[in-house]
Amino acid sequence: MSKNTYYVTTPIYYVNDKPHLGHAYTTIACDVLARFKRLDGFDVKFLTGTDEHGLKVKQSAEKAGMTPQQFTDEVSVTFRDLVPLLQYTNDDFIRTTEERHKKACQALWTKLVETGDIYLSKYEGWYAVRDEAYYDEEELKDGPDGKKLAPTGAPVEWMVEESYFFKLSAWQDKLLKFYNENPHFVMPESRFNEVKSFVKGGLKDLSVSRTTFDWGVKVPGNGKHVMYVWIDALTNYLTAAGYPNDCSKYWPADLHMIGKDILRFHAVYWPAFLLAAGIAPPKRVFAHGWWTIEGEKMSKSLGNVIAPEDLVARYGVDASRYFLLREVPFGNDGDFSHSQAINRINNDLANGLGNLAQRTLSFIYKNCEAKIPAPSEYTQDDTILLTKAHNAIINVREQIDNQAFHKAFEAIWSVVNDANAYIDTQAPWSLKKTDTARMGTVLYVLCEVIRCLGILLQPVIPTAAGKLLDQLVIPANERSFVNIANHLKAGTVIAQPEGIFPRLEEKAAA
RNA sequence: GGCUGAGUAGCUCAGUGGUAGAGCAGGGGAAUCAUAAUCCCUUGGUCGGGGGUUCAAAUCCCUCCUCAGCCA
Repeated sequence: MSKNTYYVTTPIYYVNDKPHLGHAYTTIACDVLARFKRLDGFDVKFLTGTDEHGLKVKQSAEKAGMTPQQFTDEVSVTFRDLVPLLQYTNDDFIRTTEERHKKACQALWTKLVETGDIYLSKYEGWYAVRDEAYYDEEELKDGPDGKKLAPTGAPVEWMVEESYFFKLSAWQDKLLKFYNENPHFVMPESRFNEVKSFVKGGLKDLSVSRTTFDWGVKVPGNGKHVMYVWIDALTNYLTAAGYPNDCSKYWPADLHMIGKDILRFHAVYWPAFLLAAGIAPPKRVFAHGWWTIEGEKMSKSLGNVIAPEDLVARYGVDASRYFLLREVPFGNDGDFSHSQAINRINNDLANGLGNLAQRTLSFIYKNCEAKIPAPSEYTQDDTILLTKAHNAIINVREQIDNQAFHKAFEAIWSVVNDANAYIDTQAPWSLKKTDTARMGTVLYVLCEVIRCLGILLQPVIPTAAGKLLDQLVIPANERSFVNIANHLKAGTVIAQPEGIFPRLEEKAAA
C-alpha cells in the first residue's frame, strides 16, 4: 500500500537576504505542487521557513544594535509576509532558532556520534581574519613583501582550529549505490550527472562545527562548538516532520525543491547524513534554474532585483504565478522580460482563458435567461471536446509529478484553444436564430469545459480559478479532481459574469 | 585543464534512423457572441562546420568551433 501523503519543502531562506524573485519562484513552484496534491486527494505537508544562524547574521545584528534573536525575529518576518502576498498554502513555517529545531539537530548529531560518523579533530588551513574564511593553498597570491594573500587581497595566516568532522569519505560507495538505485533522486538529469561525477571524484570529510562564533546550535556535550551550516540547515526538513519523535507520517520527504546553487548540500551531504543515521533520504531533490532580468544577471549593483511585491503590484498574484511557471521549462534558467510577461499573460490568461469564459457566460446571461441550458444529443464534436476536458487531468498529473509545470499548463491550454475553436465553429450566435436546442447543447458543453478548466487551474491561479467556479455556481466541496467526473446541473442560474483577467496595457518599464 | 550538457524558423523550445515541428512574433482572410478578444490559412530552417556509417542521418560514429554548468 502506498502512502497517501505528500511532503514538499522549500529551502529555508537565509534571513540576511532580502526576498526577491528567486525566493518567490521556488516557493510558488512548491505551492502549486502542494495545492495540486491536496486536490488530488493527498494528505499534504508543505514546509517553508528561514535559516537564522551563522556568523553573518550575528554581524548584521551587531550592526543593527540588536541581539541576534531580536534581529532574526525582525527580519524573518519579511519572508513570512510573502505567504499572504503570493498566497502560499504552507502547512508550517520553520525557523532554525526554534527549540524544536535545536532538539532535532542535537538528536541527529548525537546519533551520528554514536554511529562513529562524527569525530573530533583539527581543521587546519590558510585563514584570512578579514574575510573570516579559509582558502586553499593554490588560491593564494604572493604579496609584495613575500607574505601570502587571499584572492581578496586579505592577509592570511596558518590556523589550526578544533573542529568536529563528518566522515563523508566513508560514504562515497554507498552514495553511488543509492544514486544507482534511485535514478530520479536528482532532477533534472543533467544536474544528477554533476552530482554523480562530484561523488566519483572522491569525498573528503566535512567540517561540521565551528568555535569562531556562537550563534548556532550548540554541539551536545561540548559548549565551545556550534554546528556549522550543513547539519543545522538541512535538518530543518526532519524537524518539521517531527524528528526526533516519530516522523514516519510524512518522512521521507517526497520532494526537496531547491535552487541549483545548493544542490551539492542536498544531493550529497544530506543523504549521507541520513544514511549514516539510519534514516531514509528524501525521494527527490529538484534543482531549478535561475532568472536573469531582461537578459542581465539579477544583482544589487545593477539595481534590477525584482521584489515579490513589485511583481504582484504589476501583474497580480495569479498572473505572476502563472507566468513564472509557464514561461520557462522548469529546471532551465530563464529570462524575465516585462514585454514577454505582458505578452504571455495577455495571450494565455486574458485572451485565451478569460475571454473564453466571458464570451460563453455573458452569452448565456443575455440569451438564456441567465440559466445554464440543458443539453440535448451530443454530436461528435461535442464528445471530442468534452472527453478531452474530462481526461486532461491524466496528462496534467503526470507532468506535475515530474515537476514539468510548463508541460502541464501547455496541456491545459490545448483544451482552452480547442474550446475557442469550438465556439467559433459551432457559432451559438447563429444557432440562436435557427436551432435553440442545439445552441443550448453547445453552451452546456462549453460550460462543462470551463468547469474542468477551473478545477484544473486552481493550483496555479487560485483566485481566478475560484471566480470561474463561482460563476458556474460550483459548490466548494465539488472542486477536487475527483469531481471532474461530475456534470453541471442544467438550469443553474448564473450571475452577470465579470472578466477574470483584465488585459494588460504595454507600458514603459518603471 | 578534466567531465557533462547544449547549438533546429526572428524569439523560446519539441523532435534520437524513414518526406523538418509547436507556441509567440510577421503576412493574408473570415467572423462579430466576447476583454478589438476569437477562428482559419500562410511566409520562414543547407537542423553549429567538416568528414564517415547507412538504401535512408537533426537523430549513430569521428573531428573541429561556440556557449553553459560542474569539478580541479
